[in-house]
Order: sequence, then C-alpha cells, then structure tokens
Amino acid sequence: MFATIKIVIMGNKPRKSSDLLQPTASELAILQLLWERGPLAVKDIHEALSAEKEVVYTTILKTMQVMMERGFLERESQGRKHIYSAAIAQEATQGKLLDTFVKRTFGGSKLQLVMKALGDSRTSKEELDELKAYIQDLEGDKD
Amino acid sequence: MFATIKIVIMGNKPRKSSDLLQPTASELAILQLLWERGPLAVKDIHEALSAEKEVVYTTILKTMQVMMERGFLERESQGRKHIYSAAIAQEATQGKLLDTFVKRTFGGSKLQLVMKALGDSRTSKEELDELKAYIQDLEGDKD
DNA sequence: CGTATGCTACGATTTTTATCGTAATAAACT
DNA sequence: AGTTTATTACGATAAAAATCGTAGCATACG
Repeated sequence: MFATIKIVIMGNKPRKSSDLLQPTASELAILQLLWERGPLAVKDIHEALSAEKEVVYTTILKTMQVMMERGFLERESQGRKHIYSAAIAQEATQGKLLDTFVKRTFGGSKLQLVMKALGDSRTSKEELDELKAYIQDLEGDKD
Repeated sequence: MFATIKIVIMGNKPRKSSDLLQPTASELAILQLLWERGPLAVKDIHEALSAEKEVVYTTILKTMQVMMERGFLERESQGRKHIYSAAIAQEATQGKLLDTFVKRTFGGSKLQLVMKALGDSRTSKEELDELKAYIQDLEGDKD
C-alpha cells in the first residue's frame, strides 16, 4: 500500500493591478533634483541631500542603482563616472502620487484637498489671485 | 605597562525634531472610517475594509493595537469588546500629511499642487464654481 | 611602478510597516 | 456542564524601504 501525496507548486501571488510603480519618499527627493537641475552624478545628489540630512554616499548610490532597476532613472557613462537623469516625467509622476494621496487622505475628494491646501492662513492674496486667473483659463477650455 | 582602552557608551540616536508621528496608509484607512462613522469595534472596521481588499481579522486588530500605542486611537470597553475611536483630529492630521506631501512631491509649492489637482480633465464646472465661492470667502477674511 | 583617490558594485543589516497564526478566555448556546 | 463562538493578546514572520560597509578597479599622482 502506498499513500498518495499531493504536491502543489504555487506560483507567485499576482501583483495587484493597481501596481503602478511609484517612487518612495527618498526616491522622490532624488527625482526632484534631477527634474530641477538636469542630469547629475551621484556625487552631486549626495552633496545636495546631505545639506538636509546626514547620509552616507553609498546609501545614495545604492538607492539610485535600485531606481535604475525600477525604471525611474537612466544613465550615461562619462569616463568611469555615471551621469543619471530621470526616466519618468515629473508631471505624470506627480499626477499619480497626487491621486494616491487624495484617495488615502481625503477619501478621494480633490476639492476637499484643494480647500484644505488653500484654507490655511499661509496662503497669500497673491496666490489666490494667481489661482483665480488659472481657474479662468480652465473655464475657458471647458466652453 | 598598560594599554588604555576607551569605552564609549552611546545613547540612542535622538529622533529628528520633525518626527511628528504621522499615520501610515493602513492606519489612515482605519482613521477615515472612525472619523466618518464614529466609534466602532474592530469587527466593523474589518468588515468595511474587507470590501476593498481581503485581509485577515487579526491583522486589523493588531494594527489597531499598535495605533493605540502610538496614540492615534482611544477605546472603551463594552462587555469584553472594545469600542475604538480616533484620538487625533481629522483636520489636524490631514493638514500635517498635506504639508509633508507638498514638500515631498511639489517641492513645497502648494500652489503647484492645487493647480495640478484642478488641471486634470476630471474637474467639473461645478467644482470650479464651488471653489471660486470658497476663494471669495477666503478673500473676505483677509480684508 | 606603487600608492592614494574617486567611483561603482553589491551583499548584508536595520528599520518600518503589514500580515498572520496560535493561545487564552469570556459569553452564548444546547 | 460541555461545546461552540466571539474577541483580545501577542509573538513571529514577511515584505518593503533605507542604510551602510567592504571589495574591486580605474585613474591620477608622486
């Protein structure tokens, strides 16, 4: 007599469809710099970020290597050095992050988010004016 | 002859001053429910969140226990059950999270954030109107 | 040439967050 | 009373993100 043993080989749990790869906080800090200043070496990023918070060079390096793998950065060799640039667009990235944030924090209501943003005392008259003009433009588009 | 050995006992690295304890994404989901619906039992939260995503009961329970420790929740016993409520205000919490988010994602420019939020096609004419009215109010306050 | 310097590669560890399983126990039910 | 059910407590593990150290190599420099 033989016992029957059933062996089930399981595949990896499929990723959620909403797996729109988004950069983490530290990754964003790096992207910000690249978006603002254009292509940079690790050294430049490290120097800039060190101003805010002490962090070891290889930490930044490693993060950027990971970002390459994740498709967030591109690079080009300059001698034995690498010059990195952002591989994802600022606009699109901010848009995705914003959507996620609104959902999480304001139950999906953009209007609430906007009001909250404006409605603290730090908003100046000038900003409000600029915003009004912007809204005018938007309304123009909708006609 | 004796060698001199220096022993340094190090304390914990002090936390950054900007360590304003903020709820994580999963914690926020729980807070949202409590803010909207008032005091609830773990069971209620679990049911509500299960609709979105499958998750085991004790995962929610554990998270809520951690949230107690972190000061995000309060609770009251009702028989052998616990009824939880939010211990932090919605307004203040959203404000903090928003500040962090604007800094991270829009280099600190609230105006940019707001424009980005409005400037996608999903913003309706009605929302814009409501917003304009809101801005009117704000301007009133500033006079 | 040999040593110091500047960078990259990459594994390892730590920290934070999320998830789950098991045990204990009070209450409800039969 | 004995069994099922609802619920908490809590440790353990997994997964994700951040941090760091060491090794390996070119290149610059004396």
